[in-house]
Amino acid sequence: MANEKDRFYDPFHYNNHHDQQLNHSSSSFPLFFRDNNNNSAPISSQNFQGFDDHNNNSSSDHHHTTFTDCLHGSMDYNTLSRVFDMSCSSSEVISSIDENPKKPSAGGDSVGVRGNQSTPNSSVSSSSNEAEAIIEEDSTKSQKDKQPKACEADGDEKPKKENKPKKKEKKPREPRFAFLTKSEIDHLEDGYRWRKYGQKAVKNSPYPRSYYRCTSQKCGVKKRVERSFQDPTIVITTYEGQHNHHCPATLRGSAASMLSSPSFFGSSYMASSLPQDFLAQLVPSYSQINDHQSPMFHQNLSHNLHPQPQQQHQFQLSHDHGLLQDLLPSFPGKHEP
DNA sequence: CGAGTTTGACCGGCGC
DNA sequence: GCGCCGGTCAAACTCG
Repeated sequence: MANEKDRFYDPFHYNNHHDQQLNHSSSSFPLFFRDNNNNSAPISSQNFQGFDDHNNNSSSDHHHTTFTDCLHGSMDYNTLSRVFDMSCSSSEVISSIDENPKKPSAGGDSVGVRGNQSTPNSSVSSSSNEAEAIIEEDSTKSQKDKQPKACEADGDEKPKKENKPKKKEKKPREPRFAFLTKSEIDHLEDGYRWRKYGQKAVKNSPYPRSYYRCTSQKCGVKKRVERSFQDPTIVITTYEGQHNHHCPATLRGSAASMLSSPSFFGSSYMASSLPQDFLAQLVPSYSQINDHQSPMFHQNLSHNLHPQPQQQHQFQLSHDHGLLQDLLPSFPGKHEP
């Protein structure tokens, strides 16, 4: 790990072309700290910058600003980071990253958008409506899912893709949230059933990325699972979309358990300040908690707070700026060649 | 036998 | 225009 610090690391494929896209103001990467007091807060570049400071003086000083303001249908990253400026006080971190693979798109467009995020006409201000921007603009890829490859000009050969519709209207891309989880298990149980539909080698990483789709019929939720090659103990799970159905499976030890556990979203801090919709959006199974309020579920969750040997969900970033920088290439101070 | 996984091929976007 | 790369498809395969 340490020996790899100098290498450029790109867990989300924000490679050389994209390293600047996490830039603060318009970043749509809500990252969540989790501190020693079980307080959670989003990580932002700004937070990163003041990370040490926060550690020094604000571990228990919580601004109980509600999330509602900043999350009213949007993900203003600045606001989020402002709101949680104080909570980045600790060592244990769980991150949620609204991922967006491509498009550095000069001009600091919102980051969570693949494809045409930089649409100039967008009615969405990139700096204040991240989520909306994603929903409205980030659509170039998912359209392929169901109506793939519109054999544009001459859709003749290619036995495989013959009856593909011609023009695909752009379907809004769902917001994405990536969670960094320390676990030896790649595919962390989250209560939903997933079908793997692909696996790809990841550039600059020895670890492949797996693609999963929710097996529920009309549920188009996808997730990607990959392992950080910088820190192989970290699993990066990226959710895209929201489930439109109830959780079919019993939650067992899992990332979702952790992610949706009272101690994560329902921590003393988060529980009081985060809109449940938002939480449910971040982690689908969070809604399960609220829907069912199952004591058993909570039991399981709390059980998972003491991970089994194989699963350890919280990873320690402590003050390791290097690791943060490695995980998030655009983290301030991270300047690859 | 159905559901899920594996894996090579394919497609589209993007940078050069 | 070409090549790279992420994402997806789908046939073949595995498993229960």
